[in-house]
Amino acid sequence: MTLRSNPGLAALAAEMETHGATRDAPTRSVMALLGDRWSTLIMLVLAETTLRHSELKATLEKLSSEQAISQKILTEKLRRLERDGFVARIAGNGPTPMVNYELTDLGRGFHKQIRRLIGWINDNAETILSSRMEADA
Amino acid sequence: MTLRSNPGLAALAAEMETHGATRDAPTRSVMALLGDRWSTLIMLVLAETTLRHSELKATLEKLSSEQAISQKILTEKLRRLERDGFVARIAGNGPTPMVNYELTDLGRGFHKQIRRLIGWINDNAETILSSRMEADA
DNA sequence: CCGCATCCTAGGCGATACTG
DNA sequence: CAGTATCGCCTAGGATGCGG
Repeated sequence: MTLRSNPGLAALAAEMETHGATRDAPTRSVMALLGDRWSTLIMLVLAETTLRHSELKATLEKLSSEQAISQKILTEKLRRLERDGFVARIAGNGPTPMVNYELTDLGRGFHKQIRRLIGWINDNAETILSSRMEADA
Repeated sequence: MTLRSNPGLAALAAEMETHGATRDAPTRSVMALLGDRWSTLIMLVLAETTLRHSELKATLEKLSSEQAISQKILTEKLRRLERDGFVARIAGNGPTPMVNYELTDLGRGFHKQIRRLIGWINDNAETILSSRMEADA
C-alpha cells in the first residue's frame, strides 16, 4: 500500500497537515476545535440560545463542574470560532458594552456534526469503557 | 435558558467534563483524539491496511510533509488507541520482534465517523476559507 | 461589560540514547 | 524491531490587573 497507489489517503493527509493559515485547507484546524478544552462546549451552548459574553461565561461556569473558563480564553475561543464563520459577534452601540454571540448557519451545520459524533461515542461508550477497564486491570 | 430547564445540554456537558479515567464517560477523551497531532492520521492509515510498528512509522513519515513522528509518540498514541479498543496489537512470538497493529471493529466504526466529519469540513471548506480571508483582511 | 497585556504552569510533543 | 527513559521546547490555558 504505497502512497502512489492511494491518492485518497494522501489527499486526506495533506489536508491534515495544514494548520490554519488563511489559505490552508481547514480540515485539521477545524478538527482541532473538537479536541480543545472549550470550543465544543461553547458551540453546544450557543446552539441553544444567543448569549452575551458574560452570560455565556456564566452558563459555561454552571455546566463546568471543575473549573470556570477564564475571560481571556473565552474571548480567544470566540474570536477563533468567529474567524472560521461558526459564530457571529453582534456588538450593541449603546454607551455600555453589549455583545451578543450566536451560531451562524455554518455553525449550526457544524453543531449537527458534533452532536452526531457525540451520539456515536455514547452508543459505543460501553465498549470503550470495558476495553479500558480490561486494559487497566 | 437555565441549566435545570435543559437536561440534555447538562448531560452532554457532564460527559465533556471527564478526562479518561477508567470509569469516566469517554466523550471528551475520545474527541480529544480528533484534535491531537497523530491519532486521526494513524487511524486513517490503519483503516487501509494492517501494519507493523516500523512500517506504520514509515508510512506516516511519507504522508507527513513537515515532520516525522517520534518513536516515543507513536508508541504512546498506539497504546492509547489500544486502551480504548480502537486498535489491536498483535505481537509475534519469534526471536525478532514483530508487532502488527490493526483496527478493531470499533476502530472501523470510529474511522467511519472521522471520514464523515472530514467530508463535512471539505464540503464547507470554501465557506470557512472565505470567512477567514475576510476576517484576516 | 468587554477585552487586552502580563506572567505563570502543565502537558503534548520531539530528539536522543539505551535495553531485550 | 519494538519499547523505555531522559531531557527540553513550545503552546494551550489560567490568574490577575488595567483600559475603554
